[in-house]
Amino acid sequence: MAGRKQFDVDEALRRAMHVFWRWGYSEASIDRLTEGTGLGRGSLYGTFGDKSALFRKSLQRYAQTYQPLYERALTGPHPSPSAVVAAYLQVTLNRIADPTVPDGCLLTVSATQFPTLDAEGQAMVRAMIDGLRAMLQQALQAAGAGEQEAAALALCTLATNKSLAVLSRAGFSSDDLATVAAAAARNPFPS
Amino acid sequence: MAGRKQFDVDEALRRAMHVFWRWGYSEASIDRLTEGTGLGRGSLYGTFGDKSALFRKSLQRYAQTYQPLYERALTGPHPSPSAVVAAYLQVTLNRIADPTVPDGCLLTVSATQFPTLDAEGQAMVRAMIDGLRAMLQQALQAAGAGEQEAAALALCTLATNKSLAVLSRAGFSSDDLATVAAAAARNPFPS
DNA sequence: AGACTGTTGGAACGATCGTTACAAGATGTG
DNA sequence: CACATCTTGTAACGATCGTTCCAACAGTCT
Repeated sequence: MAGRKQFDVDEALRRAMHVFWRWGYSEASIDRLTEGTGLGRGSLYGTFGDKSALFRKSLQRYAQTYQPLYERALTGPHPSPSAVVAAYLQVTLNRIADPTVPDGCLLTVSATQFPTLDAEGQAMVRAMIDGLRAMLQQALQAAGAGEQEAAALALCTLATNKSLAVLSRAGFSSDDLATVAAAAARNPFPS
Repeated sequence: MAGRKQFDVDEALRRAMHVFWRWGYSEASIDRLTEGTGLGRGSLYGTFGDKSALFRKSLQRYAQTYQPLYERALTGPHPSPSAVVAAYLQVTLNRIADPTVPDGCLLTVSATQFPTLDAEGQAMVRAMIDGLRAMLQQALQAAGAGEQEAAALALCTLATNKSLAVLSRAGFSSDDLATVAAAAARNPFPS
């Protein structure tokens, strides 16, 4: 029955993240979390703390999973700011196309439910979004965009990222999503 | 105490809509709805039916409130597709800037919580989004866009609409939102 | 006035919410 | 083997969930 942990903590966290991702914070009940992770209530609370703490760890896990993908896409020399945008959004499209993860984006779902999150959750969501924005802006400047242009384009690319997540949740086809991403990659700030 | 209805049904529905808008379907509890509308439980159920029915009526009320604004913005002769996009997004920006309504957009919040809605709610959200898309496409063609261009641009404008709602929920400034809208209005499909 | 219709507030239902407590069992250390 | 430590499943907690029921009351009609 017990003694040493009988499950993989990291794998359990990954599954809990999927539950929050799919259902959102408020509809991710403890029952759904126990079912999704395969853990009992005792193990869940003993390992991760309460629901709010588990949510925050899921957010961390989300960042730790996908931030490297964005970073890798953004580094590498890019011929133009448009190429940066395209590379960034391609990571998003790939994630959405992944059938092993829920639709949309945990960060976007959480942002939409902002008023229902506690202060720590709100701060974390906001910080993660700001981090992506800063990362984008830096990459855009490195690709030759002016400071103001980079700032605006980073914001718009982030916005497109969010919109892809929403449309995906609503059941739009991957063709439609690709169309949106392609249009966003056409640099609306000609130099 | 009672006899004839002691409240304005339409005003109550407007307030219920705000509760769903702010909190999302699942966090819009009956207690919050009674508090937000000022009605008792009996009056709520007697007038609007159960929570799912009230949600659908709130969606209808939302469409009935804002669809005319979008229609008015989209009709009027526009010199170019870009002008159509700008006019459409301006309606969204105005709604978001309205301090008397919650942040974001009821439709976007509901779309993000798609998996938590029942079949009727999902269908209605989807139909409303498709309606906006068709309305946009028609206006864009009327403004001189080719059929394919109009379809793609309608989709992208809808996407921008959603992104504005998400960013607004996350607390982005109205300056940032205006930047996103302005960039989207720069027609990414030059003819 | 008296019967009827309809509305209202509040009590109460079973179900589920997040959380805690705890006994039973498995492991590691002497 | 005995003991301490940790994990696990389950029972149970109070609170809140959506919903129903109902008695008390106001208005309308004969």
